[in-house]
Parts: sequence; structure tokens; C-alpha cells
Amino acid sequence: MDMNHVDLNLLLIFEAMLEHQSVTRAGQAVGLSQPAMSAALAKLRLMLNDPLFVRTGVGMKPTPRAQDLAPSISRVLDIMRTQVLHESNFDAAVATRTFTINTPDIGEMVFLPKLLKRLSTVAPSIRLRATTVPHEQLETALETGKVDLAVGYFPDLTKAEIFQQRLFSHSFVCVVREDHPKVPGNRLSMKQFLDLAHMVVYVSGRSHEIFEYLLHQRGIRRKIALETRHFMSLPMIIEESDLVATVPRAVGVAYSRFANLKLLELPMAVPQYDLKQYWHRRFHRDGASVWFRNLITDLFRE
DNA sequence: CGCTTCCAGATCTGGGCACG
DNA sequence: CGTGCCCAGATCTGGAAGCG
Repeated sequence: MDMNHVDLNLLLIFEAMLEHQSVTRAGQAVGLSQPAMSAALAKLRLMLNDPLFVRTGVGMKPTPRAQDLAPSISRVLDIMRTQVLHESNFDAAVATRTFTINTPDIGEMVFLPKLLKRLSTVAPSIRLRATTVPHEQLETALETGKVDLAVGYFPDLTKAEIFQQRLFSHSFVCVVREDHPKVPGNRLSMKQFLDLAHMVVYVSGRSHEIFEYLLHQRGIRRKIALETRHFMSLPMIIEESDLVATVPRAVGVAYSRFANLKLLELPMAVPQYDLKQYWHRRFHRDGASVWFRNLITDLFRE
């Protein structure tokens, strides 16, 4: 079949004829005059090589071929309406898709609760999947759509195909247990920072490298009593010990809500770093993707 | 020289009107 | 309802000019 001579608008003509069984009324339904509708029907007959609708005493009745075609044409139009044309008109209130976010566990802890709360009111049928793919695979995951959005500190994502938007700037804070015997007040001196034993979390994310590099640059050497690869155990360990830990401020704030911890400013100036959202050029104009990114931006603005 | 852009004229297409 | 005619707008085509 020569697709150059297929006019999808004619399928609407077919649908209207099937429903109204009158050229005049079908024409009114699709916004055409009777002659224009007649001409469109003639083209449809040519395209499908069948009279399709023939005059009878009780209106324009479908031929057997038209009756055979009716379910298929109805399906095609349904797909066009719901899947092809609907895409650019993303309706969050009824959408049922899943969004996959790549974020380190601290990102999950800090902003997923807020995101879920917002989704439950504006897009109740949308599902979230949080994942952490290795750094070297993240770009491909964004390109293929395996991951919709990366949220966090990903300095490796620098290619022109990857778009990024700053959400907010971040800094660090120290945490110790509330009744720490050697830190009675709410201040931490450099002497205390050096005297105390530290818990250090080496995660797959890179934000801690900024802080480690700063210490290295200034020749500051801490007493490290515990190294771990998870943030999960940090509040329990800090609460039960005399250790001090340096963590991203948002993490410290989140932990202090449920653990008996206090937050202390660092005894030195620490550079801020940007937390961003990253997506691939392919999805830059995608209705669902644009909506999701705007939702994240709004959440962080608050 | 090859490619792109611009422009004017030709052609095609879709729709309305009048009528059989 | 179907067809012929007309009109307006869209699209195509080919030549001229500009550019690297």
C-alpha cells in the first residue's frame, strides 16, 4: 500500500459516516459542508477501494467491507487520541505512569517524603521509583529513559546532551549527640573538631569529596574512629557514642528530627556546592517530563 | 563548484456554491 | 447525494543570487 495516499483525516470521515449514516449529518459533525463531505467520502472510497456506504431507503448504510473495517479504524483513532496526541498534553491528575529518579540515599531521605506528599494530592495515580545507578552508567540511563531525572550532586554529567538546573546550594554541618560531655554548648572550636574522634561516611555520591578535598588542602587531619559506606546507621551511632560526623546540612536537619542529636557549625569556612536536577535532551520537550521537572523545582523553591 | 536561500509563477488541494 | 465550477491558500518547482 502506498502510504503517501493515506490521509488519516479520512478515518474521521469514516467514523462520522458510521455513526450518522448520512453525508449531510456526518459533515455537520466533523465541520464540513455536504459537498465537502461528499468529496471526502469519494476519496475514502478510492483509498479503501470500496463504496463503503450506499444509499438505501433508510439512509447511507455500511457495506460488509465497511463493517469489517469499523473495529480496526476505531482502534486506530483511539490510539491516535489517547497515545499519540495525548503525549504533549500531559494530564497529571489522571496519568498512571512511573517516574524513575536517580538520587543518592540521602536525597531519598531528604526530598522523597515531600515529593510523595505532593504527588498524592496533584497526581494520585503516578508511581515513583528511586534508584542509584553507577556514575558511569547514569548518562546512558538518562538517554534511554531508564532514569527520568537525576537529582543531587553529579559533577560528571557535563555533556551537552544533558541539561541541568540548579535547585539549591548546599553546605555541611557537624552532628554530635545532644548531651555530648565534651561539647556542652552549640559551638564547635577547631580544637574540639581536632580532638574529637570522627565518623566518616564514604558514599557512592561525590559531595563528601568537596569536604575531604578542603581538609586535605588546609592540612587538617582528623582522628577517624569509624569509616562506613552508609548514612543509614549514622544517627544511631552518633547518638550512642562520643563521635562527631560532618554531613550535608539537609541530612543533619533530617536526622535531628528523630534522633537525639545537635547540629554544630563547622569551625572553618566551607564552600557551598550546587544540588541540581539533570535530564537528557531527548525529554526536554516531553510533556510528562516538563511537568515532573517543574514539580521538583517548585518543591525545592519552598 | 556545490550548497543554501530567496522569490515568483505554476500547480495542487480543500472547501463553498449552484444545480441536476 | 453527487458533480462541476470557482476561489483561496498551500505547496511545489526552477532560476537567480549569495556564500564558503
